[in-house]
Amino acid sequence: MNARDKARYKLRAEMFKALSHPMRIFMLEKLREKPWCVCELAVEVGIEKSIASKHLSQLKRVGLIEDEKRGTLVEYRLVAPCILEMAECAEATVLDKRKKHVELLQST
Amino acid sequence: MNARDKARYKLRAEMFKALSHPMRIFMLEKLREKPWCVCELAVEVGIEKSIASKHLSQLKRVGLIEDEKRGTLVEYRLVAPCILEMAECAEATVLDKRKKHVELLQST
DNA sequence: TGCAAAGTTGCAAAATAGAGAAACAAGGGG
DNA sequence: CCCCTTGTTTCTCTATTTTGCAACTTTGCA
Repeated sequence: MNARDKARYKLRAEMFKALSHPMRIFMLEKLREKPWCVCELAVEVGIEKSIASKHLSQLKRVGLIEDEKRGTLVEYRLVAPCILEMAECAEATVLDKRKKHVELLQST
Repeated sequence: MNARDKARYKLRAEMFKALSHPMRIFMLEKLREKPWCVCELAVEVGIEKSIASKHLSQLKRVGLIEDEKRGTLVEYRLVAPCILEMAECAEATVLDKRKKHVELLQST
């Protein structure tokens, strides 16, 4: 594995790590509807605003969302909706595989 | 957020968590070429076979790969190549966004 | 039966991530 | 200028993850 590949795998891993928390998935789903400010989003998902801010900063760090200041509030919006389609696709794949696995077990 | 959505977000998060390590991404890339046994794959990626085994079990747990015993060795193979295509797509999207961001910064 | 190879599992240590509370920074309106 | 609202950051504690090593299991073969 050369340095270039190493960097690529690390980048992908970091992106997936940003996606590896239920709350962050939920927040991305909300951001799919419309841009939200931290405060409203925190209430919507039912957590402290400081925690919401931290989750959002992780998503922003890997480039999945962007922010824009509007006076005292910060509006976050989804950059790549395809990421969530990807999530659905992956979920479907895994669920389908699990289903087949169960069927296989039942048929024997 | 109802219980059903909660479970769905958790499932997706677990899948992404399985993808959130550079070594596991690398192993999936290798498995894209052909099925590998633990021993060979460990040598290929340059880690202890016990560690390779643990990484592989994480990928298997979420259904991304499958294993089959062949005598004393265990052959792992990729179940969902679309996951990796997905990873490339996502990477491209994020990189593209970052590139635009850089261009934007440079133009101002 | 004994041994070697291939994998898995258990354990302890180190590293990392997450939550909660409080402090801190930046605007906007009185 | 003062204060309130909005967000971010820091600190501490806890939980999870990763690693390296050793022990253990299973299988194939002499």
